[in-house]
Amino acid sequence: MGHHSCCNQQKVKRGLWSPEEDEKLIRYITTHGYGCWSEVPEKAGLQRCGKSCRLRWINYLRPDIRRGRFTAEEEKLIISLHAIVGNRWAHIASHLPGRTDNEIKNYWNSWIKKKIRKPAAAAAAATMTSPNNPPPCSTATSDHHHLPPPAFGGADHHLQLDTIINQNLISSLPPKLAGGDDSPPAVPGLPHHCPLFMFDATTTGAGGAVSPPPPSSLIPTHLHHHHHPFIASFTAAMAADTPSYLPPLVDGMAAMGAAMDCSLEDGQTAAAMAATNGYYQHHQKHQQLEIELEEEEQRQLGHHHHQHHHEHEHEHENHQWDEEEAQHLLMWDQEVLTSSNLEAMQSGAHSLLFMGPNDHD
DNA sequence: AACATTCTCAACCGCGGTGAT
DNA sequence: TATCACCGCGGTTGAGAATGT
Repeated sequence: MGHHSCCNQQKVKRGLWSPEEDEKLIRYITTHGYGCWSEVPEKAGLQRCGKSCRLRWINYLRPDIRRGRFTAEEEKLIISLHAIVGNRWAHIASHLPGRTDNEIKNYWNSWIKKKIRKPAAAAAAATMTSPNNPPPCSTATSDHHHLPPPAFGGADHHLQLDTIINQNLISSLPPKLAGGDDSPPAVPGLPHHCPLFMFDATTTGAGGAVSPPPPSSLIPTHLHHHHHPFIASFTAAMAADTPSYLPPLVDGMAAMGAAMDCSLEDGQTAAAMAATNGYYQHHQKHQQLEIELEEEEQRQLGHHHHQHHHEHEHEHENHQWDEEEAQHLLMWDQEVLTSSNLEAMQSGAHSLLFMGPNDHD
């Protein structure tokens, strides 16, 4: 290994930080802040480069750092966000207060490795080779562009990743979308295994800006008169020229574009579903409930909170995916979701989703 | 108990973006 | 406009811990 370009000086210490160094850095940052990292080592009396100090502070010493195992909710959020933005760890970390990009990246890599080793291969093979079950068109296809080949390289690994992540995503969808054993597919005509992209299509974009509606070509012609309530309400909204179906977050578009390219190449049906306020807001609401419950648990430690918890859960379930919330669902298939109209979407598309695995080891 | 293998995670490297000059 | 320094990010490494044989 070489040296940082920023620390050509000799006598720059490397490797693990000692408690004394930590103390020096903490003392300096808490009293002076960290305006210029390149000045920190000298002023703090450390034989380190500024880059190393910054890393140590951000990943370890920062007071608001949250340590310990990831919660199930955090896992879900990570997986969901990763499906959209790929390996943009800093972006993902920004949605997980107290967690660092490094931590999430490490977690993801170990999680994927663990999954790869699992005998999910059997299920994967069954899913992918059955003539009635064409290979999944994958949200995880974005990984083809983000995951480094050296780590999990090879087509087999990519296929496994697709399968693993698709299974997780689908298994975590609300029943109406996931299509349970006894329920029809989430979208008529789509196979159950086909992953769904979920976008927060709230009506205003970042900073309150109103983004333009998507091109009408985004709506599959054969779905214009479809009786599915989601489709019907969406097309109605579009006919009314409701502004801004897709608020701006272009991050997910790259991943989606990648997925589209793949699935089109494979000649599969590429279905993308943009689901919106509905599920994400539900998730937010649910998370708030979880937080409140945790606080309540800590206060009382009685058994009553279990009852409350279940009540909240039922409330959550009962309130899920009603018609009102479903009105922002968008969906399209390969006939209309192409590279060119993806570009059009990118001009005004923010996505934020929530999906996640039920698969916690 | 000893060794091998796997996992975890802190730290480093190099690159790209950005702002100052 | 070109150059430079700095910062932040994503990919990667490697030491130590944990687990398996």
